[in-house]
Amino acid sequence: MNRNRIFIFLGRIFSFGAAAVKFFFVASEIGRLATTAAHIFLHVSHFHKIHKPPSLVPRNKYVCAGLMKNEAKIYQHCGTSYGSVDKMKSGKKEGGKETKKHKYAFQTRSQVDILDDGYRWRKYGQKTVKNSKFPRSYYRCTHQGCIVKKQVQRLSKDEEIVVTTYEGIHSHPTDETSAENFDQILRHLQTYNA
DNA sequence: CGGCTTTGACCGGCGC
DNA sequence: GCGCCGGTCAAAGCCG
Repeated sequence: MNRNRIFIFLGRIFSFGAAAVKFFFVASEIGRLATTAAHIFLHVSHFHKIHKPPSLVPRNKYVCAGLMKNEAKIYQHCGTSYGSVDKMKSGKKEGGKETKKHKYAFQTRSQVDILDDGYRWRKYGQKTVKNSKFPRSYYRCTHQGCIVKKQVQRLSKDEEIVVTTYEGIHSHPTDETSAENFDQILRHLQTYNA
């Protein structure tokens, strides 16, 4: 098993973009994860503020430090803990016709709500959600013609955990410098051997 | 001034 | 039909 390969594969998740497709391709190449699921959950722990001169670090830039082994996990969606996402899809099934929705959720343990994933996002809404202590934020990719959206919400159950839900596939590459920086984060990750 | 956030209004789906 | 709820719109404001 090529270690670097796994990190690239993890990077793809965050880079998204054409990325979602590449991710599935690489994942199946590795052959250790089921790749057919429309929903993937990623659990990453312990993000700490980067220690570099502020001038070198864009706002909201964080690195992952001190990860315990196997703390980063990739799940095939099972629909148990995230009913809302699952519900949206099942609600669409009419006459067995399944529209494939590119929707993915990431669970991160973080002090900040927004992780830099290499794309630029504009917030277009915020809602209080029933039975949730924290509001849900809605973002759209700012790239012209790109319709990718994401939702960010902190769990009231565990206040340190942020759930980020992506919808759609980017029609453009990432902001390279930003993506590169984010790759540094991923270099600290370990994959979960399912 | 442009790009972004904030925030109340609006709208559609769904259950009763 | 009505009300609730989640998602989106858009005007106003903020900030570099």
